[in-house]
Amino acid sequence: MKKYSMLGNHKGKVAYRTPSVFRQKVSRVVRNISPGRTLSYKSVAEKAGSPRAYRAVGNILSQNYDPKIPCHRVIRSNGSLGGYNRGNRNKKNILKKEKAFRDGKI
DNA sequence: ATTTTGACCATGG
DNA sequence: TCCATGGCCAAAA
Repeated sequence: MKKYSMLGNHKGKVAYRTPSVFRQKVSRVVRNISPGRTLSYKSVAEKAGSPRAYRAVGNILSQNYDPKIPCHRVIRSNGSLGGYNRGNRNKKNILKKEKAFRDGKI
């Protein structure tokens, strides 16, 4: 059996990770980003209560395969896209659909 | 227990 | 604008 909790899956991929409160907080924050809005990794860290853990936020989202968590709405604080599981092009397209882009910028 | 890694950030040249 | 540097934290190795 699985030792660890399942975070979610995507096309058969499954991420098993040790549970942690920080991970749960990050998940909650990202889940609450409404369509057409974005947050930076840093602001997610702030809202999650650990203002300096912005880098860890990226680590967590990189392991997210749960479609309920719109990790594409999290971008870098300088306005550039940041990474995405299925390629940055896809991330950009999704954000375009959600009209998070104004005049070619976020 | 210690070291390395990473979807980052701010600053400075 | 682009690149290098030092810093930051949690998770994985």
